[in-house]
Parts: sequence; C-alpha cells; structure tokens
Amino acid sequence: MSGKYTEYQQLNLPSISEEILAKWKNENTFEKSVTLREGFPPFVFYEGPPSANGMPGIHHVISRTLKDLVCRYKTMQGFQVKRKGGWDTHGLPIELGVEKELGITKEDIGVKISVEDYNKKCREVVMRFKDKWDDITQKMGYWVDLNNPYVTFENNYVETLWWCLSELYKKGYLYESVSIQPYSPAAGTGLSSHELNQPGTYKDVKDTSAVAMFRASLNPSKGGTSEHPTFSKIFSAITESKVSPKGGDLEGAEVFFMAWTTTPWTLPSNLGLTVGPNIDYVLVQTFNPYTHLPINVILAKALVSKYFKAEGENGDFENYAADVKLIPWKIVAEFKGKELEGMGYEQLLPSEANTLEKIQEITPGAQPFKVVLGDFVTTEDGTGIVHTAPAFGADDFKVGQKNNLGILTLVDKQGKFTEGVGEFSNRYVKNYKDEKDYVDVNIDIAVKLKLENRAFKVEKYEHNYPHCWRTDKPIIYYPLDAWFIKTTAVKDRMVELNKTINWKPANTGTGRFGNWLENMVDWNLSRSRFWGTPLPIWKTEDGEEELCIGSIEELNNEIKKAAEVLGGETNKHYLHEGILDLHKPYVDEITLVSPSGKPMQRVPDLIDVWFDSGAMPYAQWHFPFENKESFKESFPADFIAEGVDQTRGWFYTLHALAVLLFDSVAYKTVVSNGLVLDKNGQKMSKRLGNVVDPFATINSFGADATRWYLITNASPWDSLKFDEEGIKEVQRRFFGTLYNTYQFFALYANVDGFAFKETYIPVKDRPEIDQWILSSLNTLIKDVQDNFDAYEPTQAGRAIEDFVNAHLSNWYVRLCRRRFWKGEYEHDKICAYQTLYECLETLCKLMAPVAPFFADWLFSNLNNVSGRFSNESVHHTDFPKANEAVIDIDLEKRMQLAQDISSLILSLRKNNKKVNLKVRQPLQKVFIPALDSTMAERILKVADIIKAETNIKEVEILSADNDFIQKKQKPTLRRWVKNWGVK
RNA sequence: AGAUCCGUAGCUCAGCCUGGUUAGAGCACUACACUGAUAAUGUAGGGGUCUCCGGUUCAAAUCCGGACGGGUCUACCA
Repeated sequence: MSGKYTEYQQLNLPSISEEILAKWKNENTFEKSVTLREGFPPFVFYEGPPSANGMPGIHHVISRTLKDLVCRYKTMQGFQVKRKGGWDTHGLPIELGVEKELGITKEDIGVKISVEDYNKKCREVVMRFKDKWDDITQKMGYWVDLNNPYVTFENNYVETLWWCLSELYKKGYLYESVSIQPYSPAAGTGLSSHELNQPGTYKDVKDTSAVAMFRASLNPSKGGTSEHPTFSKIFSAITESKVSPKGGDLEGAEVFFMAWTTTPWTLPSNLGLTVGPNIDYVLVQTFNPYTHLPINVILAKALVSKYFKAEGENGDFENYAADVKLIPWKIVAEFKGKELEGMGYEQLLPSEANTLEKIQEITPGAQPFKVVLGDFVTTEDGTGIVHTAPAFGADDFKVGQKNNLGILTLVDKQGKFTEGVGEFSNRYVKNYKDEKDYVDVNIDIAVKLKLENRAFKVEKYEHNYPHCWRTDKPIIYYPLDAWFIKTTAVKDRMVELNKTINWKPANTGTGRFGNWLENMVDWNLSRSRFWGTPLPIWKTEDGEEELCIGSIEELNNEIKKAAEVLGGETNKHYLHEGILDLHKPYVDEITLVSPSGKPMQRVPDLIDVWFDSGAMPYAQWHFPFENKESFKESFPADFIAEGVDQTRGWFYTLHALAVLLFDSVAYKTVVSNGLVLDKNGQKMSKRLGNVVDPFATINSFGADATRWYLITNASPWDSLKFDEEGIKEVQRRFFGTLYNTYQFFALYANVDGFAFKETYIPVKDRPEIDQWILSSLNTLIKDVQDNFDAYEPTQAGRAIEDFVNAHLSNWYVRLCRRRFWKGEYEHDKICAYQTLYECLETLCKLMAPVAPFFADWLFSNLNNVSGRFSNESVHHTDFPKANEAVIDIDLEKRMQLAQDISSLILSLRKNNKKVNLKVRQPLQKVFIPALDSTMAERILKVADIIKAETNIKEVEILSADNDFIQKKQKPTLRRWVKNWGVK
C-alpha cells in the first residue's frame, strides 16, 4: 500500500494494457481467478476451436471478446469458469494449404509423396500460426487455458471420436449408401450439407445455358418406343395445320421436346426427360432460329411467351427466310404432361460411352430415352421439360430409379469427361485447374447442338450456384458411396430440445436454426481425403461383414486376433507395440478378421472435420476412457458463443451429437455474433483489401477501447460496421472522461491525504448530491447486472458510458469541484471523497468484464492506497450488488429536473431576443412554472443547484394557475388536431 | 425465387414491443463560457418529409398492408 494515488501525464491505453498484462503474467491472475473459485458452482463454457492454420482476424476478436466478458462476469458473480482452449487441426483447409505449398494435387498423394510424409507435413503445418494466435489471445485479454488445450489430431481425441462413432453404429445411426451428393472436383471430395451451407458458397455466376431439342422418335433401335397415342395426335395436328411454309409443308417435319439446362456438360449423360403430370404443354410449329429449318417443338404452355414473340403468332410462314427477324409460330396442339409419359426420343449426343448396350451393361434392363413424370417440375424456368441425367442431380436420380432409366456417369472424379464421349473426352467440365487457356466445353457442346439443329436457344444465364467452401470452385452433384449419420431419425427430438436452448438473438434459434432442423437431411460423414479422422470401420471384400472399432484397446485385440487367425505377415508391424497413430496410412495397413474368418480392410473414408469439433464436449476430456467426472461436470455447456456462420456448422454438430449420443442439449445458451463489415458496410475480404488487422488495431488503441467499441457500438448479433474513428471516439469520450475523473480525484485526494481510512459515512448523512450520485450508481449496478444476465452486453456497456459521462463527470464532479479544493478536511469533504471513490471503485468492477485492463489498472490505483480489498485484481473481486436502500427514485427524478431546468434557463439567457444575458452576469430571479405541487416540491429541493448552475439569486415557483404568465394559445389547426383531435 | 432482419441528423446509434409534449444522444460542424480536471471541461446553436405509398385511429417514427433499397440466410431452379 503506497500513500499516494498515482498521477499520470496523459491517458495511454496501450501502455496500460502492457503494464497489466505483465502483472497478470507475474501473478498468474487468470489461473487464480479460476482456482480462487474452487468449490463454487461451475459455469460451463466451451471454446470453439479455431484452426491455427490461418491468421486471426478482427472478427475473431469480437466473438472472443463476447466469450471473455461472459466468463469474467460469471467468475465475478461467484462461479468457477474453467476455459479449456482447443485447436481444430484436421480437414480440407490444411490439406489444400499443404498441396499448394508442395505444388502437388490430390492425385499426387500416394504417388509423388507417400501418405505418411504428406500427413507428417499436415501435422507440421497445422500449428503454423499458433504464435500469432497466442499473441492476439494475450493482447486482446482473452482468458483461456492454452496450457492444456485439446488438439483434435491427438490419439486421445481421435479415440473418443471413434467411441462416438461406434456408439452411433451400435444404435444403427451409421450407415452406408449411394446417393447424389454435392461433390467438389477441385477438392476431390464430397461435401456435407452444412459445408454447402457455409456463407458465400452460393455465388452468382454466368453459365452457358442451352435449350436443347430432343427429337421425338418412333425408332425403338434408337431408344424410342414405337407406339404411343400422343404421336398420332401430334401427326394429325401437323397434317391439319394450314400453315404451309416455303419449300413444302411441315408434315413429316421433325418434332422436338425442348429442355433447358444450365449445365450442358450433363447432356451426354442424359437418360430421360421429365414433365409435370398436370402441366399443360403445347406443340408449336416454327423455325429454328439458328438453322432456320422448319420444326415442331413441345414445351409448357405457360412458357411459350418466353421463347416466341407475340407478334409472330400465326405469322408469315411462307416468306420466312434466314434474314427475317420475326420468326412465325403457331400452336397446333395441346396436351397434359401425363399424355406425354412414355414417349421416346432420339439420343441428343450419342457416343461410344452412352450406347444403349453400355447403359444396360451398367444397369441391366434399363429403359432410357423416354419421357417420365415428376412432381418437382415447374414452369418458372426453362421449358417445363427437364433434361434428366440421373447421375448429376438428386431429383434426376430419384426419378431415374423409379422409371428404370439407368445411370450414366460420363464425368470422372476430377471433373472431366471420361473416355468415349467423342470430341469432349478428357476435357474438364469447368475450369477446375485454373488453366489459362481453358476453353469452356459447355460452349463447344452448345455450338455442336446449334450446328446439328439440336439447339433452340443458347445464352449466358446468370444464376446462383453452389461452390466449394475451400476451393471456391463450382461443385457438381455426383453419385458417391458414402457413410451417413441418420440425423433424421432424431429430428423431432432435436427440434424439441432446441426449443429449450436460450438463443441470442432468439430468432436465430427459432428461425435460422429451427428451419434448418425442420429441413434436415442425413449427415454425410465421408471425406475422400488423407489428413483427418479415419472412419473406424473394417469390411470384408464382399461387403458382407463389417466391424466398427470403438477404442484403441479393441483395435489392438482385433489386430492380434487377426494375426493369429490369418497368420503369415498379417499386421506384423503392429503386433508388439500395438497401434501408435490412428491416422492414415497406418490404420489402412491393418487387416482384421471377420467372425467367419475372412480378412477385413478399413473402408478408405475419413470423416467430416465438423464431427471433430461437434464431439468436443466428450473428446476434450478423452471421455469415456478418462476424466469421467470432469465430463459429467461440464456437460452440457451453460454458454457458448461463435459467429453466426457457425449456426449450421459447430452449433449444429454439437447439437446433433449431443442428441444422438446423450439425448441432451450440448449448450443451454448460445450467442451468435454477426459479421464484421468495413466502415462502408462492405464485407471484409482480402481481395478488396479492406481487412482490418487486429494486431495493428490493438497496438494503436489498446485492447480495452477496441473491445469496448466492438461491444457497445452494436448488439453483437447485428453486423458491425468497423470504423477506427469509432474506437477513437470511445477512447476519448469514455476512457478519457473516466481517466480525467480519476486524475481529478487523485490530484486532490493526494493533497488531502484521503485514503478511505475514515469510517464510512452513512449515505443519508451526506449532502443531497452525494445521495443522488450514489442512488444513480446503485441503479446502474442493477441495470448492468440485468443486462449481463440477459447476455445483452451492449446495453450494459452503454449504461456504464451514460453514467460516466452524463452523471458522474458532467454533473457530479463539475458541481462538486469546489468541495474538493475548498475548506478543511472534514465532514463535507470526506463525504465528497468517499462518494467519488465509491463511484470509481464500483465502475472498475462493472466495466471489468468488457475492459479488463483499464478496470484492473484503475482498481489497483485506487486499492493500492485505500487497501479496501485484499484481492490482487479486480477480476478476483465479487461483482457489486445494488443496495436498494440507497436508491431514491424521486431524488434521481429531481436531479433530472434540475439538469433540464438549468439547461432551459441557459438557453433563455442566450436566446433572449433583446440582449444576450451571459452566465457571468448574475440575475436576480427566475420564475419557474410547475405543473403540480409534486413538481414544485421537487424544484424547490434542487433550487440551490439551479441557482448555482445558472448564476441566479432567487427561484420562484409559479403554480399552474398563476396569472404571471399569460398563456395565449393560438394553435394552428394542424397542431390542434394533432394534440386534441377532432370531435 | 422464398425466408428473415434492417432503413430515424453528414456519420454511429437510441426511441417502436405498450400510438399521445416541440423525435433524442454522441461524433463532426458553428458560436460562446471557464482558466484550480487545462494537450482538459462545460454551454448553446444549426442540422430530420423518421425510405416511399396506402390503411387503421381523434392521433402513426411507433400498429397493419404494399413498394423500393440494403444485409443475411435458404433452395433438388433443371
């Protein structure tokens, strides 16, 4: 305890941060804040693991500020808040980084570099920016235990993941199936629905779209059916048509189904055309705009106007020529979609690879190239006839199976055409490799169709198309074998339990998350990559028998068993020491034995990294192999917080696994914070160069001002327009004012030797203004506590700001200055010191969760002299509790009245029409009209303050019925109506 | 295309749920005061068609409907 309060030259927030940071380090302030609460009720917080593979950004600072302030607040409220940090270490981002660095592609792995070396490299790279993360964590004042973090690639962690998977397997929730899935040729892996739902995956792109013409056919050898009632209807319609175009009649002219596609590369794999059963279709006679040949086309009636100009209807067929702009057309027949069912058509782009024989080789008995019915067809886009390639669309696949169309996959997993697709073979369907001279194969397909009289319209079409969240390349839908978790089995329970979760803001839970749950599909776990958690399932070659491993012990037993049963070289490297690393390639070298004695190999898949983080409540404790107690105490979490982009990421996987495994929520409260935009409301992106560097920001403004700004400027869930000017304002307006208030206090307290050694003077014995500020202070405590409890830190922060500026500095200190410098060191002066001291001391605690450095600094400055607390840090103290006895609402109202009246008088002095009565000029008397006696009383009680503030000698109250003021009411009609209405 | 949030002063935001003084605050701007918080502090002023159009009501920034603009999200759009 020193005798004097430290006085400073000027406020320097960054240096305060440094000073306090050093103190925390020396005194283990964080660790103590946890251990000091040993035996207190726990408040459970889960840290969402960041990936140290990328640099931290300002958006990390906001979500971590949010997490930190809640944890600090709860600690001060008497909870023990353990915060185990963690690192997300698996997954695509890391693999892609390594590929880029090594200059290889996915195909090279296992060829140019062994899987072993590749994974070794991944393991190295994973913690690349750990230093930067540790640095920002410290500098921003984020308290989290990074000494014992969970790391998702460690064996213990993976073992728990295996345990989770085997539990799911036992419950029948883990299954394998072929389905059409989003697939990223660029990344070489399928994607789960929540990966596809990452922000920014859907982008507006311009693609070559084509309306292709499929020629209706009677020739069964080309795939058509020979008999169909609608054919005769069509032909008689054509015959009856009176139209007789140049060069002969249209009878015998070709009849086409028009179908639109934005992905021409799927056309060679076409196996059907789907129409809506109840949609009206028409047969139109016209000319092909490219070849100018007479044609008959079928399309949905509702979409005719999209392709034909109204003026051309029943136009001049006889004089049509290539140079005639207006193409004549005529509707000659009409039918329902179901009448078209079963009609055959000629293949659009025949090649070696898609002959009927080839198709039936793949799917025996398949009957492709016919019109089928589907409910999903609409007439909003296209032609009302949907080109159907079962391999490349979920609906297509379904409708293909139902109608036995077969399945053709003429594109390989790298995204290029397979052999046998004529001139298109081996060409990439999209520019996945960033080839400089890439020629869009879709355009070539469209050109070919044009030349062959098989295209009606080719144009660039802008639409929203999903892209891979890591490579930014367009995905395709592709048939894949994959393992799924049957989340749909517990959908209702997930919906039900979600209703018990406290979502901030609420509508994210009911709306965004709730809707997502309602439309849930099974979780696609499979990833065909190398660096990740292997799926612990071994299968016999015939696929008849399989085994799901749930622990290292079980695996080691199976390894030995297989060696005994199968003999020879089986598992010879794994017999002595057992398994040491649960990653590829080691797990793949292990052969297990089935109950019937057949060898089993591991299925090659890895699992979705989101499973890693979703299983974090269990895996961080290596449950159930260790720490059963720790797990029990820390599940479910009381609180988690991340960016709103995690709604379908971490928030979802946590919830899904908790419900699947434990029929429980994983978290009771979740706060999702919004995006951080630049000051113009633009999304931050490296490309635009508007990314804010959190290091630079914190270095120049200090962590406290940055945190305060992030929290008070907008509610966490609103998107924040980040502007440095805002931080400067916080620095000046709030921290500057509070600092000055302290400086003022220190200056005089040092002179008078005030160290809070005198007994606490009862508030009721202090002057009214002291009672007032203390009443306001206690009201503030209530307000702040309520807001923190409701996870509304923005409101809490603004309330503190308001108190400091409007009440403490601008009114209390200003009005009381004389009390500090005049007179003897006795009752009134001590009252003033005690009051101001209490305000400052309480403010330290109230603001400590948000501005931890400044709060601790101010607390130390005060407490080092007074020694009122034995705590080393403000973060070890208890949060203030409001003293209701001190709160006097009437007094607060009175003072508000005094402020308002003073302001009004000052305004009158200045705006007097005749003369500007400066404050310096004393005035004799002011008349203040009061509405009622209560108001009059209140005014009288604060009359002294008003007199002093306005430099007036007397205050006289005028009652409502006085005749001093002559009220001349000449209301305008509008005002009258507005205020009193019309009878 | 749908869902959802948002639109108030030059800027950042309150107010709206629960309709009723002259629609508020801070920053910025202008003028002034203080000179014992002074590289501080205070006071006053200018500045608003509360996005627009309808409706309900005696009365609408506030409630209802629609349009426009912006953000976010969803989607098997072929």
